[in-house]
Amino acid sequence: MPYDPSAFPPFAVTVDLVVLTVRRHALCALVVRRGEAPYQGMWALPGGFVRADEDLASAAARELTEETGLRAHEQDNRTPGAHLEQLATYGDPDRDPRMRVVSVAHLALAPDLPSPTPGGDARSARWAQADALLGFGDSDGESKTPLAFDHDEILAAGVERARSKIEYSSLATAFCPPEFTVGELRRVYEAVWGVALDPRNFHRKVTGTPGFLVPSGGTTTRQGGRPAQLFRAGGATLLNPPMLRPEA
Amino acid sequence: MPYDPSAFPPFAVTVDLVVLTVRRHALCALVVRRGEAPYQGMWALPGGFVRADEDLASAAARELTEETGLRAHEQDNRTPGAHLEQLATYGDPDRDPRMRVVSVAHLALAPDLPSPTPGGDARSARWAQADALLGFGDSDGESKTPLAFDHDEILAAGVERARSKIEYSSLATAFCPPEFTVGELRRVYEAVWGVALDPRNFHRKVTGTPGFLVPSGGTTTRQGGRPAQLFRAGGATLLNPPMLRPEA
DNA sequence: ATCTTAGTCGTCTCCCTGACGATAAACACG
DNA sequence: CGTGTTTATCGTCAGGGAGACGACTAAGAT
Repeated sequence: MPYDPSAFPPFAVTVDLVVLTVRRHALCALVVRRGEAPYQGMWALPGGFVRADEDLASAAARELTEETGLRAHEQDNRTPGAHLEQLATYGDPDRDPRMRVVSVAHLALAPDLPSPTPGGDARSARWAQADALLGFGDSDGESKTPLAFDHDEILAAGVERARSKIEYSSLATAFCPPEFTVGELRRVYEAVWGVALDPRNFHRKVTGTPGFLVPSGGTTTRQGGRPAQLFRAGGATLLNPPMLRPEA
Repeated sequence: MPYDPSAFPPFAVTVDLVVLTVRRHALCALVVRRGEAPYQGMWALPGGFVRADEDLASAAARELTEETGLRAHEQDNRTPGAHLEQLATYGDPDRDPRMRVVSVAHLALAPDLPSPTPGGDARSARWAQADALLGFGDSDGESKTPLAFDHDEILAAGVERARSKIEYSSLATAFCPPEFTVGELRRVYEAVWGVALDPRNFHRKVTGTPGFLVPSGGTTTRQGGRPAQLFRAGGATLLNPPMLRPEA
């Protein structure tokens, strides 16, 4: 098979973002309203074309900053910003009616943002509860409004990745501000998993896992009740043994 | 941002395959020798261009069949064939000196093939020990011969995915023939992880996990020693609690 | 002063795991 | 034909982690 530049078809390559955060004790995803055809007026995941000289991760980070103002960091949670990782790639021949588009989906996890409507982008964007977008939470499971393209599938994959990954990694701290309490971290787990966790066992587990949390020295009463110790994310990224998600 | 067909650069999209199997108690990967520039004469992962009307998974399955003759099945291990799943996507701007190529890497797990050199492809292909390809196993860690392109990185990601995924899923059965013994399954784990496992505890664990293994009725002595019961892969895909990889 | 809300420390039991002894059933040899 | 070798399979026991839950602490609210 000699090399022939005409032997391969041209593709457009995009990045789509599943940006998740925890707001008001619920897992929320960032969606933007489409201003143009196809799927005009529908909600979609933020995303855009990869530029000619751009890495995939760079394109995802650029889109994230454009949409939310957040900086991405792939590893530590020491600096403020969002965790960003590649999720999966979607390339159905007819996922976009205009042309052949391969989309490299990325997953971003961010702490709750002070601004209710994020970003400097002119398009209308909002946080929507993940359960509502995925068709849960309403009594009739069929009445959900679907997202554009195959974004329902991408969102489901992103939510599932987040749900499973906080089990065996310290990734849940990506949903927290730089300093947080054990209770705040527990509410993150409860929101992402949609379950209630025993505060005492959770406290024992996270404080007993070496490298997960390091005390920052201070305390806070911002949640009411007895003052809680403040922690920062430790260096450990893998939790061994993992946090166990109740089977329910 | 109005729609402008000239606003996005064209990409070539390929699929690359990390095909793993267990041969002679070692984890092996399929590599092919490149017959053309760039990286002519070097070993590389099998792969090829995605066609204009082809799904990514279909392209990966087609390449797998072309290279190994194996059929792919994404779920059950009831029918003979290989497990195939998407791994990750690599799109560095200069990963291919010829042009801008985005490669969607896939991971395939296959039982040991009867033919020593696989496939009907004219290119020379062979199974190579994963450790050797990754630079382990030789006393001098630097003396390894690298693979073409960024295929070292892709192979490492595939091996790591396989190593971690057999912990919490029944995927190790994908390395086994349709009927296998507990000892054969244990040797798969030992080869993939590179550790020795206690036969008694392993037996208790896998036979005690509901849905992991179902007895097929027969027995075999193909491994020598006392006849062993034959099993088939059960319906369970997720192992809860998982198999624990010794920390070593 | 009392109530409410969180946070934190302990205790108890169950189950899983790792370590390892013991037995069973085939084959290979002399 | 016994004996050793190999592999499979069953049992036992101790230690650790997790779930269930009681008890106490320290702040703000009423």
